[in-house]
Amino acid sequence: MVRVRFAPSPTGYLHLGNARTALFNYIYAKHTGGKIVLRIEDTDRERSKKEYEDMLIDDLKWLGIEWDEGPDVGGEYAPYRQSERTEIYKEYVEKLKESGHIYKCFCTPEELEEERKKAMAEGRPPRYSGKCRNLSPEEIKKLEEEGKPYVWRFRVPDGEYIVFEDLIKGTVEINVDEFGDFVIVRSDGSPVYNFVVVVDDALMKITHVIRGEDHLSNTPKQILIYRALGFQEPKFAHLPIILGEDRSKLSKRHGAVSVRAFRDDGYVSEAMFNGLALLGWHPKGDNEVLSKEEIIAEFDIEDVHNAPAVFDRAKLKWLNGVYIREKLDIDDLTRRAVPFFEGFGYRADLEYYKKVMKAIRDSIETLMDIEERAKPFFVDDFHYSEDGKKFLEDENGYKVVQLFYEKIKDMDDITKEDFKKITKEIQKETGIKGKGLFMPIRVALTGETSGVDIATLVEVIGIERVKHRIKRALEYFG
RNA sequence: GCCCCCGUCGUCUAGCCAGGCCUAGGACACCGGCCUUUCACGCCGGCGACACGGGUUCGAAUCCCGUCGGGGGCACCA
Repeated sequence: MVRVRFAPSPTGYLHLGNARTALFNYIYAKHTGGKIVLRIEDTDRERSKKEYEDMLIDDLKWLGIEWDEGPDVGGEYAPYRQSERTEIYKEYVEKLKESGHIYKCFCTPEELEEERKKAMAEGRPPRYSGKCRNLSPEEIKKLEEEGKPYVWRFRVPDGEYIVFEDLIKGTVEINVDEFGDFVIVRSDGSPVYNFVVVVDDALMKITHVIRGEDHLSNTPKQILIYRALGFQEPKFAHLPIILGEDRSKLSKRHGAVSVRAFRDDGYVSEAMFNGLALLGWHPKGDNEVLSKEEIIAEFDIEDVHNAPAVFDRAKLKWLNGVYIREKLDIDDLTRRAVPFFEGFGYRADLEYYKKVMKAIRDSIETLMDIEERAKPFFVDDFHYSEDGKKFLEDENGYKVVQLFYEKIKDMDDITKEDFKKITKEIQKETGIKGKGLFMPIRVALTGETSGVDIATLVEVIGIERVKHRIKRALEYFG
């Protein structure tokens, strides 16, 4: 039984990179019929906040990712918050003490910093020298009596090579001399990340660790801990990281990179899911627009590309447009659009929103575009654009609008067909056609020279508002 | 500085592991055309890449080596 996990730190919004990692874990679990657990890595007390955890969970759910075990749903291997597992960690630290895998190190941060600098200057990897590795019991006793603080370090075997098969990278081989004895327990008694991850993953029976490539160099340290504790090592899969346009790791300075930001910017979750899955993975066929189910069915972790990927905003936007105009059901789409309509101050009932969405869905890429595109359906006292004014300042243009008003002023209802009939009549009577005919009417009704289909607009906003807008234009340009 | 990972159109990628089917396929973006009362949508077309240099081979995007380039990591952060 495959068991994977997603283990974010609640230190901010759900980042695109993390979201992608979560997504691949989820897809892999579903594809293999396995389970996925959500674990909150909140050992960094300074930065971790409960509200961030809630937002993380909210964003994950919005994306369409569900988990079988986690802090909110519980599970066989609870608790799922690292801050609630300190007793467990203590127990395993004891084991390492007993087996002699870790030792006390009294070096001060200043001394270590000094060592690091020196090593770098001499072209050696900046690693701990192993100074306290062989302190005699007497020396240790003395230092402790002096009240000197200490950390516990892992005794890394000299010159050993750690080799593991990464599902994405292939065989990875690292000489442990590169990092030297690393810290397991801080001077305040708290265990360090590399240690708790191993304990948690092992105890939670995680079989596949799928995470970002930035963890690749942590892996040998973790493997050492797995072995020291007698745990079975899981399989590893390191996902290529996501880069910004400048080819550095995607971060806040690349603009909106949180799932929340995209959600707020009018992206729909299905497009996000699809788009994120396409970052480093590609379906067999040419069709890239795939549902969650299709992705799950086709996904294979070994097909993940192994080079870092620059995040393509334009493509995600295009994908979002595809979902808006082709994939989502109109009622569903309308429901999701409501907060946006309201946010723009466009007030109406659901039926009206639906008509508007029907009219504009083909021309928007995000729900944010509703502001511009739906404006004519809601705003009556608009400004006339400079380009637009020309059509009404024109004699023929004004005449067309005048005539149009004559024809509708006694109507108490208007449909698309009525509108077409009327414009046809005007064309016959005046000989004006094409742009010369439609533009003045468009400008009179919307103030702009481009936008939604006028016949549709007229039908949706209704005869009274049409009359009002035409009269207004006639007065304005008369 | 050291270690590790990576290198196909501007971007995401297919092909690479099992060399000929590749005059390298698709998608986004861009450009042009068509459709259309406008803008969009849609449709059609175009532009555009195997980083470089050596091998191996009858034959290399595919295998090997080197160079260059990019990225990640080197914490008492996760």
